[in-house]
Amino acid sequence: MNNATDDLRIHEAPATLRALAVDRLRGAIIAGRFQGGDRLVERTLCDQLGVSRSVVREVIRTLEAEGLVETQARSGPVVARLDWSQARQIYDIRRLLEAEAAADCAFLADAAVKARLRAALAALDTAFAEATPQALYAATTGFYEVIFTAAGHDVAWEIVQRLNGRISRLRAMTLATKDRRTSGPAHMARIAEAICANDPVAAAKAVREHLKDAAEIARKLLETP
Amino acid sequence: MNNATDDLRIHEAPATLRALAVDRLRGAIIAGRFQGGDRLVERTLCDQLGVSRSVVREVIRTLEAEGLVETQARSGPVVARLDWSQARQIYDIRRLLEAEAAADCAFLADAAVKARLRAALAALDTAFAEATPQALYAATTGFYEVIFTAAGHDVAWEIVQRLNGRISRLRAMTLATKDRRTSGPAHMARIAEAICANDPVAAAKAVREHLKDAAEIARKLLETP
DNA sequence: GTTCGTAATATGGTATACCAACATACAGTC
DNA sequence: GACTGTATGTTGGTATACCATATTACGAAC
Repeated sequence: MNNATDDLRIHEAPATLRALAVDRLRGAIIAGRFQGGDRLVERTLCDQLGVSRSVVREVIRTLEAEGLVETQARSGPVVARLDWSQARQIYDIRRLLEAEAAADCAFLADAAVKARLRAALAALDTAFAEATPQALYAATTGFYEVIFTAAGHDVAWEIVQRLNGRISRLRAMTLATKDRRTSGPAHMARIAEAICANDPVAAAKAVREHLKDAAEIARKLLETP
Repeated sequence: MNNATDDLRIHEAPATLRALAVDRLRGAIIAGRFQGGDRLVERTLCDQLGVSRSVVREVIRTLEAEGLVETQARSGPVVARLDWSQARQIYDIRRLLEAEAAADCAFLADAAVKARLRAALAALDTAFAEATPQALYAATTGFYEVIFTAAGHDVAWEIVQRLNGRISRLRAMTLATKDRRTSGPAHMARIAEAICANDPVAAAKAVREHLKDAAEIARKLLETP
């Protein structure tokens, strides 16, 4: 009978207003609808999001902890600025964590993981064709989620997700440059290939090359403002 | 005249109630006054902390983002449980980030950094003599803060601080075991020594050994409950 | 013994009120 | 005309009251 109750169980959380509002505001920041340094006036956000001040304040605390929002004393929350020094550090950390995860994933990957990885890669291709910040964010998140969870690196995945939120505002800018549109999926494919071949060394190397490339593009965008 | 205005400038933020409450509650969790799985009832916390519900809710959002609190749907926030799988991952990530930071710090350290490092090490010794969770937390935080900020790894320092909050509940337990009290400061001294000698390789090695040791102690505590 | 209803508790969400801090503009005084 | 003081509006911080809902326990009815 356990099977039957499992099938009937409602898995989706009933999405609190707060969770929806966090997603909405995070999406707006990532999509570039708020610039770094823009003030986030509480009462204005209440109108824009259609929720009360309590919810807005809790949402701001959440995004503050994610590093997307900074609150200056007596002046209120503003969208965090992103400079090259921060972005470089973020790419450095991602390099460490993702290389390790890809290697472990390559070591552990079975047929099911490989199938999920190929599906994520296909979704990534269609997202790159669509070329909207939201679609790209969702697709890359899906791709790495397979790698990190298959490797058993839950905690690292939390961290990388948070870091990703902070730099994926770059993606909106990066979409303007043409080179990324080709090099991105190619690198991802190389990573997936190495994992499907159960080759940890090659997987880690592919990740490092991918991030070196992405960091280089970010540097060009940010270093001379 | 610029000097005079600089001297008069007020640097300390006037500490919002929220910030105080976050520190207080985080401290209580780290000190072991709440066990993993304990429910954090909002209105009870209002009484215990002496603040309003708005503040408590925002505090909970902050600690939730730090990983110290988890909120289950329809049941409210509880203190996060810490199992060996999570702790092992945390030590793995710290090993990556701290080894890199120690190496960079050793590469960059000048006389001022070395002086601050020695001061932090001295503070650490007195904290180990005192042997309270709060003192140890503050002292180890101070020690690593010198290393990370001197290395210019601000972002990694944010992450490590957050991870530290999650595992420093172990320190309260670890204080019971006698071996840690000797091996801890000895390892820290080795790390400081390598940095003061501007030897990146030795610094990274010392960090890895320290964390290997700390993880081993944690494993003994957590693996068989 | 099972089932149903109800009350207590806790939560999510909302609205509102109050206060302090800051900025701006406008007047008043020398 | 320059400085000073005040009025006002906006904003963040805090507190409180209220409602709807979910969970749980308890007790009554069958």
